[in-house]
Amino acid sequence: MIPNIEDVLKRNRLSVTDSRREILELFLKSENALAHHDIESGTSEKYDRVTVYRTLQVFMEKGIIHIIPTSDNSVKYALCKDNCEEGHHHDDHVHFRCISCGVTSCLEDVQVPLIRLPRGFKIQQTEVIISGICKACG
Amino acid sequence: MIPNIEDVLKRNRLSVTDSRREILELFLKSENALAHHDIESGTSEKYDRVTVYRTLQVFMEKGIIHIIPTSDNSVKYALCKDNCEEGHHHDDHVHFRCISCGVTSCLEDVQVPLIRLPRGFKIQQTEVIISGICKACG
DNA sequence: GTAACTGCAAAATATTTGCATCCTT
DNA sequence: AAGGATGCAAATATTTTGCAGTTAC
Repeated sequence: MIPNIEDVLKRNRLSVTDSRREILELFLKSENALAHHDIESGTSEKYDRVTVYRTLQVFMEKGIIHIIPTSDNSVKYALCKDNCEEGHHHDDHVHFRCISCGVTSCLEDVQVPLIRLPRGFKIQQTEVIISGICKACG
Repeated sequence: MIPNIEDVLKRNRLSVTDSRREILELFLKSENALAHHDIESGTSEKYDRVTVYRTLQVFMEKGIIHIIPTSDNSVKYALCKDNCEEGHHHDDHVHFRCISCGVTSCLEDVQVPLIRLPRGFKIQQTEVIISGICKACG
């Protein structure tokens, strides 16, 4: 079930504007992670590049979306499902990148494992990115 | 023990030039991952930005170094220890990024766990990046 | 000597900042 | 009405490409 877009914005104390509404909608509808470019070209209205940057930044700050680490110097964003539902941030799932179709997605059902580090390290967050061939391409 | 720099280059069928020698030396001496900027400013000679880009690219292709995925749109490179010793590429260790001092390093002793994905996915590589407080800062 | 490498110039791309105007509340 | 958001212009940063001169082998 897709949550009400305006509710999500209001819950995060963000004013409801066209760009925010439409960009958030894009994330809610998309199965996969989105690059800046996907967002610029994916909205019906053409929003300024700068607006997209600023919108993504605000969404990040509010915990509505998160960045997925990549090796290729690209930046991909994906919804924080947990956050959107409850306002808590638990980004504890695995990310998958298909080397065939290039799509990056969150595997919500796959938990990141607990990894023990040598004495002296304090773990704040563990990120796992698996690359390979996705279901669709396999 | 630091391997002979020229040997590493020759083993990878690269001609031995000042920039390659010095950039490789920087990696061999460094405990941590290096950003493009660290390399530009870390060499005694000032090599052209383009030369640094191209050197890093060649080292990547040969498997001498690898990129560490980051969330912050920066690019960090680190030595492939295994490769430099044997010519095989097994980048199966965990990466750690300290949120206090910003240093990123390879935890050679910590293996990435085997993660099972739902049927249909083919895993090629698993990357783990843990962020938190490092030994030195803790 | 030849193929490969480097440095310079410049293009292409990506990101950030300032400011005037417009929109949400 | 007031504060915040947007769009435009422009500054800054990052990466890539072409080419001529230089160097390794």
